[in-house]
Amino acid sequence: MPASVPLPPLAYPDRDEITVEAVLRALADPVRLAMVRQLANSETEISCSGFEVPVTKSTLTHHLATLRQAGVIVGRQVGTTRYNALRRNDLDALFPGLLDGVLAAPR
Amino acid sequence: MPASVPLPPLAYPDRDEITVEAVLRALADPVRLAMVRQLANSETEISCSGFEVPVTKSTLTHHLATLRQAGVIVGRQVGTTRYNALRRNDLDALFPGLLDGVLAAPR
DNA sequence: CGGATAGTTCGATGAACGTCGTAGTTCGAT
DNA sequence: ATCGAACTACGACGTTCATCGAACTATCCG
Repeated sequence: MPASVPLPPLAYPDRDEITVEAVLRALADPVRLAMVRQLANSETEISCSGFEVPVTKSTLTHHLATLRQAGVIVGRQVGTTRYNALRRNDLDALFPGLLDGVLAAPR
Repeated sequence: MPASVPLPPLAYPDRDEITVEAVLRALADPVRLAMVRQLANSETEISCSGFEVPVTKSTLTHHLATLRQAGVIVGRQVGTTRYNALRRNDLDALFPGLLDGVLAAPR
């Protein structure tokens, strides 16, 4: 059995690697949009199990990965839990108004 | 053979029927995003055959229908050609900043 | 150590989507 | 009336994607 390797620290795109298309694709799913809304309305970060969405845990992990790879969220690992937060600064800098416009939507 | 019926006037969603999710899905495709960019950068409306995208005409029609049903564009019929334009007013009213944020994206 | 908790990974599956070609319809011009 | 131009509609095909359950890893706590 191979020696245990320290977890690959979970790659995030740099600000200049974030594309508007990936962000739009990430936001276009109802579950992920709900997650982003919860993050935007929350004072604190939200852990994987802290999201209120009607999917199983494995599906939730998949959505988190999609948002992460698109550059929409970052995760801070603490023990076994990962606290997620919106990359507001980066998104606002790259696409000013986009996130606010989405969040302003009545539905 | 049935008598020729005047073209069903091609239904568009009312402003209050436009959902942010449908708009995001519509914008999330590279071809459609290119079309929206061309519309935004154009002084005039653009006909179906006026878009510069690497797809066949039937595919283009499909993308136009997607944008239309999402409430992103309107079409004005003149003879056999349909001139398309962005629904800037409606989109800006519903999701202020969204469209500008997307169009401001370097890529 | 052993158990519980938090996430991830891995197929598998079914639905949605982008793409195309062909055929059809409407309209304008010859 | 016939032809061509501009789209639209339909059916088909392959890919991507959201979803799930089950197995797995890692961490924390008695």
